[in-house]
Amino acid sequence: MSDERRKFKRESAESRKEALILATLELVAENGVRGATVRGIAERADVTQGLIRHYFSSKEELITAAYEHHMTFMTDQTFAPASAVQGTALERLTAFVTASLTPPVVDPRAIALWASFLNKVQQDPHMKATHERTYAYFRDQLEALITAALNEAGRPAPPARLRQLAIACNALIDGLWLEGGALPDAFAPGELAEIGRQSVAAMTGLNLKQGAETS
Amino acid sequence: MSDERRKFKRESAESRKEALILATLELVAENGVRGATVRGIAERADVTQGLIRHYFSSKEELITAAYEHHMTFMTDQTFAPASAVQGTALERLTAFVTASLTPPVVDPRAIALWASFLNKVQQDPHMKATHERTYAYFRDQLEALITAALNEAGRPAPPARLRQLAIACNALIDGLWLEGGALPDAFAPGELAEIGRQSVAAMTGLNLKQGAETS
DNA sequence: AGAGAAATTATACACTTGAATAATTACTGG
DNA sequence: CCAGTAATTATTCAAGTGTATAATTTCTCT
Repeated sequence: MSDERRKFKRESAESRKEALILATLELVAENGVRGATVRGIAERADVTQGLIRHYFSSKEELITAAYEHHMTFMTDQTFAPASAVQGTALERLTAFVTASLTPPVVDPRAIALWASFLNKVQQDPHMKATHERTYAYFRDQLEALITAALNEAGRPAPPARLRQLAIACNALIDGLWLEGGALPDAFAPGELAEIGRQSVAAMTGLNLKQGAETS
Repeated sequence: MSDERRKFKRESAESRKEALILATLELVAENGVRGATVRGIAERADVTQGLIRHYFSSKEELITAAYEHHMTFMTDQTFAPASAVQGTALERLTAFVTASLTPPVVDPRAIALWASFLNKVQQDPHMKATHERTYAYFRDQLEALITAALNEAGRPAPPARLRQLAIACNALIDGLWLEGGALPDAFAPGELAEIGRQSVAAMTGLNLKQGAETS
């Protein structure tokens, strides 16, 4: 009887990379970027530390890749639901606000990651560019939806007003996102999204009500 | 002529502690908690690293003291202006919103500190208690001001509504605070506060306008 | 089945970190 | 003025860090 226990299994580059990135995100969320050590990440991904250098030329590169991965995930989770809605601009705005204030976007881990990455984002030009692009995209989408919904309602507004409205609604969503992630037990399911819709409604004068979602 | 160059100067325990705390906050804002090394802090405070242990029994204790110091500063800067106002509840609410969205509360460094401390705050029970107390105090004050201002205007609201309003206004302020600190050049001086007052006005139905401030 | 190549592990290294201890220095009280 | 004491510096230490390199192991291809 030969020894059937293999010491390790070869995986595709893609799945290994992803496993390493996911382990990295876990540890960054728990202990910050500096607290996410190469050894810790390797252990979490069930490999030895040498393998990390085989797929990423440095820890810096792994961190950057993990950040990119996370930002893509968050963006997708936020925009997919709103894009799926085929109805009026008002309905799309409502879906957008709702998606932004519902798990998995609202999540303690997402807050932790956001905070952990902040320092590095502000120092590394590449990460900074990624961050600002994502942020601008979010706000521009919001402003476009508000503009369209107001036009649709026959209540167009001047650009300066639209800018202010977008800034305020964006801030409101950010703040609720933060509160929901920081104090997960302080809000009933759906409560944050409801508050978000009502508040955006109050600020814009539009009537955001949660309608039936088309699958 | 004797040698007048002293190798160091003895300082009072208080001033040395504060110097160490300020140096700690600088480095925590720049490099995060783990990036704020004992040696770096000592260098920034112009002492040798051994001295830190003379005043703080561990780095942990120094970090905690620095966090406490920062939170006290932020709370004072936020509440002092509103407390100074002797007028109506509406005026006090206006002053509160304005102070929350004006330097030095709005400040890139404050954001960086908030993010840097978040991990540790969530793990250390003592720091977590400090954080939650500060947060609850802020929101309760806001809810009380909104309640008083609505009563004053002859438009009282039920508790559930007041809670939602406080959550939303708090989130708005948090979000604007975040945006202003993260993108300091994106807003004209006073613009954030103006947006904040207008948005709180829209959500509450109150008329917040910046009045003359009594000295 | 077996050699070649790539994936993975194993080991080593130079450096940083927080902490501990020993050695100086400056101030204070008589 | 000068001892005593506390503040401050100087040095040391063990553990942890990212990175580099060497040694294995698994898989593929014919």
